[in-house]
Amino acid sequence: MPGMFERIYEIVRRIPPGRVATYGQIAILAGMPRGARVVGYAMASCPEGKNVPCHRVVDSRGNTKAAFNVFQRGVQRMMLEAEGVAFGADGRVDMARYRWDGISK
DNA sequence: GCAGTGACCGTGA
DNA sequence: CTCACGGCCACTG
Repeated sequence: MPGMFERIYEIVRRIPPGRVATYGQIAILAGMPRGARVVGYAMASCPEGKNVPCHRVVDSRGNTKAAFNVFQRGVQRMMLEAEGVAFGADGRVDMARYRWDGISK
C-alpha cells in the first residue's frame, strides 16, 4: 500500500513546466482539504531520484523562501525562471498568472 | 500507541 | 500592509 507521500508525489509530477502549485492546492488534489502541512512534510523528504519537480511548489502567496533549508539560496527561483516563470519585484511568483489549474498538463 | 515535529493556511487584530 | 495564533495530519522515535 502506497503512503500519502507517493500520492502527493504523483500530483506534483502532473504540474506542467512553467507553472506552480501551492501546498494547499496539492493537499486538495490529494484528498486532504486541510493537509497542507503534510504536503510540506512530503516535500521536505522530496526524493531526488524520482522525477518529482518539487521546485514548482510554493506557498499560497507565491513565496519560495520557505524552502531555504532544502534549496540553496536562489536555486529554486532560478529553476522556475528557466521554465518561464517570472518573479515580481517583491521576489514572489505572480500567482494569478502562473498558478496551475490542477487539470491541464 | 503516544508525543513531538513540520517547504502550511486562513483568520483576526 | 504585518504579526500572532490555532488547526491541520502523516511520519518518526
